[in-house]
This record gives sequence, structure tokens and C-alpha cells, in this order.
Amino acid sequence: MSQTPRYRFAPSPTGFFHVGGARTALYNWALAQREGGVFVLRIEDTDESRNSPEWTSGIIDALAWLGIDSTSPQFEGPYFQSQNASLHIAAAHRLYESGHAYWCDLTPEQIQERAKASGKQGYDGYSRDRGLEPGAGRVLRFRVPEGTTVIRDLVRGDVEFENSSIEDFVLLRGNGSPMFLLANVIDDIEMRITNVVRAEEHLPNTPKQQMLWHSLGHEPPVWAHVPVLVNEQRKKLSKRRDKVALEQYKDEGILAEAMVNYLMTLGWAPHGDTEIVPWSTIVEQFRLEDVNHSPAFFDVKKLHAFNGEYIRALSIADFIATCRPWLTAEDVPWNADRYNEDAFIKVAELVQTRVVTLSEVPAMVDFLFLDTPIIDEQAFAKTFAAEFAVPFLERCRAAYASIDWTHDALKLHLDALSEELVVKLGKLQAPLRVAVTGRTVGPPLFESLEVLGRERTLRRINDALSRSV
RNA sequence: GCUCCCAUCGUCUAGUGGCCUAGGACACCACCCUCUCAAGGUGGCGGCACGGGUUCGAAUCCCGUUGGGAGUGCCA
Repeated sequence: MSQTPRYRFAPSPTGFFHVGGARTALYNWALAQREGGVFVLRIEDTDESRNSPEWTSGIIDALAWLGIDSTSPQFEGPYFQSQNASLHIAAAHRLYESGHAYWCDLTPEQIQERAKASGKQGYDGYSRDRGLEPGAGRVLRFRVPEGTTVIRDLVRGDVEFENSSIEDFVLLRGNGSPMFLLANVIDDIEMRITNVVRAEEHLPNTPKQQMLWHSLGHEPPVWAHVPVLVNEQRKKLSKRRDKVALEQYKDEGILAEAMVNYLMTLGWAPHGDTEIVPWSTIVEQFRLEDVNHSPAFFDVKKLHAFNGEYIRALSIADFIATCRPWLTAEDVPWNADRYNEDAFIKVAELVQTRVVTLSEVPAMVDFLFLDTPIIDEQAFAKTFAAEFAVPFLERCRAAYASIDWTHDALKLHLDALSEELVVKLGKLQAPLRVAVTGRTVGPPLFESLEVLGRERTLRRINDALSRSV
């Protein structure tokens, strides 16, 4: 009879949610879902400097954005490591009483001196058999046994560590507070965790944790250490150098589904030859045994490609709804009261295939809501340098004053002009586009004009004509 | 330094001894479509780090070399 699998995600609240953490959380969540297990969230807040209540709600929000729903029956927590401190300390004392740990009065400086004198690194086990009693400033150290420790890891297979290469590590600090390693293990035991899936950087700590599990009389969980995410220099993603905050990607208009899908293809791939798959497929197919062993480059370009796919897959109604927050934000280039959703709806379809992130949307339609367009000077100079530009615009102005105001009629007229002036339509329309939208690229021009309206179009042509002389 | 991990196109990956003339995706290039730009379509470029084994047969197994990475706190 197998027990229900209990996975866990144990971030420390450092102020923002890291994309690497997001991937680890997603791995755990996918597995818990598929196996009918539980996803336990534990906030590892035992370091004072990494603790602030709003960080925690930030984590919950980030998880929710990723689709990890804290109200799901398969979600448990959040638990707070700091609240279990007495449990950690009690366990440490049990370890002392059973002979698995001992007290040590060496200061870090003394340890360094001894290491220097002996030519070996680290703590040398000096206090192992000194039979010290607990006392002020004394740390409790784990007595690492002889032998070897084998970690059964689902992604890496068996990893062997020589115990002699592991020093007697600290369980309790001189001030009596528990160390992370201990707290982590005690919490996992307490929460009946059966599967630990986390980043590879924890692998070197795992033998210590496994020894703790055994010393405390428990069978260790199933381990799985997944490769880290790296930057183009192939270094672990760091918040100092790299853009790693999930929030930043959300703010630039990355869709959660795209982020989730992309993250899952780092170190793993769905079956078949498309990587764009719904979460349900991922849950069906994801197995730790299939996770790649080497670090994966977090490629923003590919993330954007995924995002473009997801944006284009949206129904037009969903696309409009998804754009709304970006079009009604504070920092939009037009006066908020000038925003007209009906106008946006008319061009939405044309915008949808032209953006990769939602943050690009406002700049693509700003000319509709601005009194006067934001003129790109370089584009203006370049397009108005053409000989035909001014005469063309003058004729355009004359014709557009009376023509039927539909994109077809608008275009038809330019087609005729194009033939007459022997300038290809593609070139011909450029000055018009710059005059009206301020830019050289954008949604199809005649549809844009139709939505803009005759009056505003003519005014902008006038403005352009007068500034070009 | 020491411990551990890793190695398929530029990048993310498929591949678990014969289906591999190594497949897909992103990026890149070309062409088609086209009112700009996209989107879409078609095609192209490009890889098993190296050296030894094992085997009738190796990207796949073993060993070594080289190259990367992670860890190495009274941080988490």
C-alpha cells in the first residue's frame, strides 16, 4: 500500500520570486497533481534578514499566477519554518542525547587557525570526544559516521559521497538557534514529505540531510535534483546580473501560460514535435526520470516566441480583455480619459499578430488616442526626403476630404495615385503613415485611418505638411 | 584546493545498442504572400567535445582527457 505522495516547495522569502523557483514549484505541482498527491508550501523564513510578511504574500500571488492554486485540495500551507523553531531545537537535543551530536566550543577563528596549522580545510572534529556539556556560545555539531552515503536521486541515479569528506556540521548555533539544514529536515519529517524535488545546488547538502533522517529514525524521502537555470555565460541565474524576477516578466506582458509552458521545456520536453502544449498535457507526461542532467539557458528570446504563440492563440475577445490593463494603465502615453475601447476593438485583430508581449500594445495604438501623434523625427526626415512626399500628401489631402471613409476606398485611391506617380504603394504610403501615426511601422494603414476618422486624419496631414516646409 | 554534477545544431530539446543519411522548436538566412511591420507558407544553414575500449553494430555502454557547472558559513 503506497502512501499519498507529498511534495514540497520551500522558498526563502527574499523579496521577489525567481524564475528558477517558479520552475521548481511547477515541477512539484505537476507531479503532485498527476500522482494525486499534495503540494506543501513552506516558507523558510528563519533568517531574519530574509523575512518580511509582504514577501510571503508575494510568493502566494506568484504561485497563483503560475496556476498553483492555494485553495486547491492538493495544496497545503503555507507553513512557516520560523514557527517550528522549538521543534528543531528539541530534535537537536535528541540527537545529542542519542550520541549523534556533540557540543563544540571552537570559534570560527580558532577553527581557521587549526586548519591553517594542519594544512587541511574546515573543521577537523577537534571536539568530537571532548565530552563537552552544553554551554553559552557552544555549537552543537553532528557526528558524521564512517562509511559512505548513497543518495538515490530520480534524475541523477545513485550519487555516492565518502563520509570522510563531510565535516561535522553545525546543528545549533552558539546562540541556540537551529541551522537551516536541521530545520529543513525536521520540517520535512514533520510534514511527512515523501518527495524532495529541488535545484541541483542542494545536492552537496543532501548526504548531510539523509544522515539526519536516519539518525532521527526515519527513512529519507525520494530525492530529485534538477539542473539549475543559467544565463548566456552559463552561470547560475543571479538577481544581480540577470533578469530573474517573475514579476518583471508579468509586467512586460508575458502571459502566465506562456511562462509556464516555456519553463517546463527547460530541461524537459513534451512528447511529439511541438513544445507548445497545455498544462494538462504536461501533467500527463512529465516525469523526473526524463529531466535532462545539464543546466539550461533561460532564453528570453524563446520565451517571447512562446508568448507570441500564446497571444495569437487567444480569441479576439480574450485578447481585448487581456490588453485592457495595459491600455488603461497609469503610464500610458495618452490622457486616460481619451482612451476609447470601441476604437481599440476595431484594430485589435490587426494588433494581435503584431505583438510579442502585451507591453507593446499601447505604442502600437497610441495614435488613436493622442491629440497629435508622437512623431519619430528620424522617420519623418527620411520619408519626407522623398520627392513625391509633399505633392503626394497634398493630393491625398484633397481627395480624402470628400472620399467615402472606408479602408477600401482609402486604399483604392492610393492605388490609383501609386500608378499615376509611378511609386509603389509600399513606398508611397510611408509619408502618410508617419504623418498620421508618427511611425514608419504599425497596423495596416487604411484600417487605422478608417478608425481614426476623416477629420483627425486631415488635420494630421496638414500638420505634417506645414512642418515639412 | 577539495567534494559532487554535467557534456546532441548558436540555444532548448528528441534520441535509452540497429528504425540516425541524428528528428523538432527558438534564433538566423532565402523565397512566396503583402499598403509598412508582423503573422502565415516553403526551403536552407547548423550538432553527437576528444581519445581509447566493449560489440557484428555505439549519439546511446565502459574508461580516460578536455571543457563547463554547482557546493564548499555559527546563510537559506
